[in-house]
Parts: sequence; C-alpha cells; structure tokens
Amino acid sequence: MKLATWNVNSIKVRLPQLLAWLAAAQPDVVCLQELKTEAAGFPRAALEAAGYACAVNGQKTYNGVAILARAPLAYVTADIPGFADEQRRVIAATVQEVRVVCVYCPNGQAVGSDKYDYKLRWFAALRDYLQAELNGHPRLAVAGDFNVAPEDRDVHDPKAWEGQVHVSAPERAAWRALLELGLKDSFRLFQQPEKTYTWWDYRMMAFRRNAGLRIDHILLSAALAERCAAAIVDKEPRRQERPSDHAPALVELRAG
DNA sequence: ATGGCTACGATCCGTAGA
Repeated sequence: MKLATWNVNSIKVRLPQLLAWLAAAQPDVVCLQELKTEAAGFPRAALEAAGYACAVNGQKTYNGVAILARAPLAYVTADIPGFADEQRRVIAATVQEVRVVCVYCPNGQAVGSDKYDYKLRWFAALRDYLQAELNGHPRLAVAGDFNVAPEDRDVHDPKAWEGQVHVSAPERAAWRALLELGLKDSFRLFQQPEKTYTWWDYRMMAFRRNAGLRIDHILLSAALAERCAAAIVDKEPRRQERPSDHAPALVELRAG
C-alpha cells in the first residue's frame, strides 16, 4: 500500500495538478489538507472517475481535509471527539485493515499569539485522540501537515528560525509527545537526502533556493513501521506550474 | 530591507498561510 499526504492549498485550484500526480505516483491512499471548500464544492466526481473513493470534512475558505482511497473507506469519522472546534482539521477512515488519520494541524501564526495557544491545546487533544485510536487500531497511520519541523535538520536556516513558530520548544515537545505514544516518523526510518523539506514559501524564490521546512509527516504505529519499505518526499509537483506551496510525502507499506 | 506570493471572499483591500 502506497500512502501519501499532500497539503494542496485549495482543492479547486489544484485539481488538475492532483489528478496528474495521482496518475503519475499511483498512491493507494491520499490524505489531503487545506481544501478551502465545503464538501459540496469538493470535486468528488472527478476523483471517483480517477478511481478514488472520497471521505471529506470540508470548510469554506479555510482548513478542510479529505482521504482518498482506491479501496473502500470504512468507519469514517470527522474531527477530534470531545474537542470543541469550529475548524475542520481531522478526518479518519479504515482502509484495508489500516486506520488512517488525516490531520491539518494549526499554523500557530506567532509564538505567544492566541493562535499559538490554540495550536498547543489542539496538539494536546490530538495526542489524547491518537492514544485512544491506537488502543483500538494497532495498525495506525497519522498523515498530514503538522506545521512543526521536528529537528533543526528539518529547517533550512535553523538560526533564522530559532524560537519561531513551527520550531519553538513547546511545539517540538508536542510533536515528541506523539512519538511517545509509540508512533514513528516514517521519514526517519530510512537514510534520507540532506535538506529534504516539504514546504517552501511562495516568495523570495524559496523553492529554487531550497529554503524550506519539513513539516508534512507520516507517523506510523509499530505494527506499520515494521511493514514500511520506503518513505520519500516527492518534489515534482512543487516544480510544476501554479503549485501548492507543499510537496507530497509518501510511504510504501508491505502487505501485512 | 521584516517584504517579497497565493487563495479567498470580500470588493479593487484585508485575512491567513508558514
């Protein structure tokens, strides 16, 4: 099973790029973030025609997440149970014995801001939710835009970013709390090219300078990490015309 | 030089992203 995550930054704008990428990369499961549309505006017909079932948790203008799969999506749930939130950031589904949780974690805007406080509260709720999911589903994958660069090697210029949102100590502690549940950062299960990132600012020719951050991740439970044969970032869509500012990340899971 | 794009939904600028 090839499982991917991609923050598309508007599903309506990015549909042509998404369809091209699905045809090229042939993923079995895809977690999408920042749809920026309600479910009614989601291009379900085009994706079904491409062979993908869709589970959508949409929102107008902001946020919005979806899971695509070439096999049936079962036990679909939206949001974090018990965490009151207007923002549509989580959807989960079971695909061929694998529990898939798609997350669009808050940006946080600036350390100390209201949005930053919300980000930390949200991560605490996510941790508790994933603990419960793990209890019921030993084969768990959590894929999405985490808006946290876990270590300095995930940051193009650690000095410039020091203490900033996405790398601050409380955010990295929130990230480590997810690992302490027993989840593995799939990317780090393998030798990787240095300076591999998943997001580059649209401005300042950041992509050309590879001035990026690795903030999109696929976490795997122990049972799935054992089955993980590869984990990569696919920069190709970021090179295309009118790209998302994020690149897809993928894992390959051996049959279990 | 603290900006520089891009998307959205409102209008022809403000909010948000990261």
